Amino acid sequence: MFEDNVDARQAVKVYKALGEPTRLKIAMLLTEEQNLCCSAIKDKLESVAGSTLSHHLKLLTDCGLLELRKDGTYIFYRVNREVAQKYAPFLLV
Amino acid sequence: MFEDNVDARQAVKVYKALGEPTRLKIAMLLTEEQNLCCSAIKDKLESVAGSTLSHHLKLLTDCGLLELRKDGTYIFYRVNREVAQKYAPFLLV
DNA sequence: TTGTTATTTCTATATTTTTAGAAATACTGA
DNA sequence: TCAGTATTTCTAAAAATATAGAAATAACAA
Repeated sequence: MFEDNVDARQAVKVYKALGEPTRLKIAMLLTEEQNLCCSAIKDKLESVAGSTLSHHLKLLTDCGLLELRKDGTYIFYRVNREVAQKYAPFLLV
Repeated sequence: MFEDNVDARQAVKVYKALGEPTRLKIAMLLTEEQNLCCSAIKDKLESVAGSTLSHHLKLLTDCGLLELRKDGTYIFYRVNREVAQKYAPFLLV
């Protein structure tokens, strides 16, 4: 389905990523405060294993909603506002 | 999570509903052409059992994205544009 | 009433997703 | 080099979701 519709394919991925409470929470945290690293995000969540968080961040990044910047040992994540604006501007309110 | 945030709870439901290709397709079909009944939607999809379609329509309705109007044996579905506008205006483009 | 169409509910199975422990990788500083 | 922190990958188990057949419900028309 959507073989010819790049936007729809991305929409499915973005919505699948956001349709899970922990990931929506992560996206909302990063909308409030750009450039948090994994461990900072982990501290802001109730309780989640590092490996689980890593998995969530991967899904959010793979769909284009998050971008990352590596700085030494740290990886800072931020919301791609263009993607958020296009598919889920709810995040930006 | 989101105990105190009604919007975020609805957002998870809406995005979970839209994060599946058949359901996104249904939402897009209904944005193009309001007031299709189950069987009309079924005809427009590649191949899906009636019971499966019914399940998808229930999820889309339960999150508030679709509304229905019964007319005799038929049930007509349409997109709630306010909800779409709030969470997934991508649909309305 | 009977037959037909539209849709849902029940039930079970297959598939996907979530989760986290353990091990691996990567960077930094001593 | 070694120790410590940050993050990912591997693996497996638990939980959730998608799917459809069969039976049930509902409305209508003959």
